[in-house]
Amino acid sequence: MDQLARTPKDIGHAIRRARKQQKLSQQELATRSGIWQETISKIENGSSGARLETIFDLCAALDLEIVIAKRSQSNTDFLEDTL
Amino acid sequence: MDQLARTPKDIGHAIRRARKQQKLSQQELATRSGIWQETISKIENGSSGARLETIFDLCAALDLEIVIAKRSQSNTDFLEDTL
DNA sequence: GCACATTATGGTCCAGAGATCATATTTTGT
DNA sequence: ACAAAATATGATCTCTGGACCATAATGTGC
Repeated sequence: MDQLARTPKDIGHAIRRARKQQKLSQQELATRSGIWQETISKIENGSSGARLETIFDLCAALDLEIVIAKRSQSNTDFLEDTL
Repeated sequence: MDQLARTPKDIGHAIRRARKQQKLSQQELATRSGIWQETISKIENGSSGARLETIFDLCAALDLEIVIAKRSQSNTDFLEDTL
């Protein structure tokens, strides 16, 4: 359920996933978050490194949180992208 | 032990914390991560939104990982910055 | 197949991140 | 208090993310 992210692409996937789970269109998310639909599209597709703030905005709008943890407590739940 | 981050400042704190725990200087972290000492200083002090990629680089060098999680499972371990 | 909604692409403009340099300030050991 | 190390500041330059516009491509229901 939690999603490990090592690259911008991973973040994009996590965001898309959450958005779809909440049945929001990019446009709706755009309105909620203040980030443009076009930008969301690019971020979800991992087209290169977004800014932290942008990600925080999107996460806030999607009720996601970002956690920084020490690595290696055997994280196996990685990269089973469903959508 | 895990650190919730809502703002770039939070990320900066988490990074500084981890770096100090590993007894690294900014300069050493800079060498490891490929991010300049000056830039690390700014990020640790939260002087505005870094890029995702930069954070990933720093996290990798510090053995930290970024996890995206659904909010609210009663996260109480927040904001007890020790350093 | 069509209309409509959704998502992606592509261009311009502006602001700011990060490289890189020098230098100032702070911290720390002795 | 001093020297040395560590951190911060600050300036310039380049590059790119994101706002913003239009439009293309794709998906989805009927």
